[in-house]
Amino acid sequence: MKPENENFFEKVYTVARQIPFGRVTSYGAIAKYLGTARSARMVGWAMNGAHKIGDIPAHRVVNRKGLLTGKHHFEGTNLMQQLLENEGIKVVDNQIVNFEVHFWDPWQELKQFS
DNA sequence: CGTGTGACAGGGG
DNA sequence: GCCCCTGCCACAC
Repeated sequence: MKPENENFFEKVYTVARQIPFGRVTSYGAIAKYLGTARSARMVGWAMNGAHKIGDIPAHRVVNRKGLLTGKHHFEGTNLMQQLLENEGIKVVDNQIVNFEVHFWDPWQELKQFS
């Protein structure tokens, strides 16, 4: 476990953990923060491993449309939706209501930590 | 080392 | 404003 050995996945996990309660973000936002906005797909792939760690609020990460595309990767059929609703986020038809309102941009929020 | 894949994003019709 | 197709990077086999 070497910090300098932080792979792309580790970075995604780190950012994902920084997502505040009741907030959500998109794969592209995280990817952009990592400097690889075009590899937004990679973020989703990393989340696949994050699910294995269990310490990553992957339910707060959705696609740009605010659609819970990864809910299928959670245990229950609507577990992801339940978790979001538990944080005060309205979810209808697997889609987050007022997505831009709950949207959390790591680039804009974490830049102050730089 | 080449191919396939993936929880996406952006552009065009 | 919605639906479809393409591009992209990184990892697994």
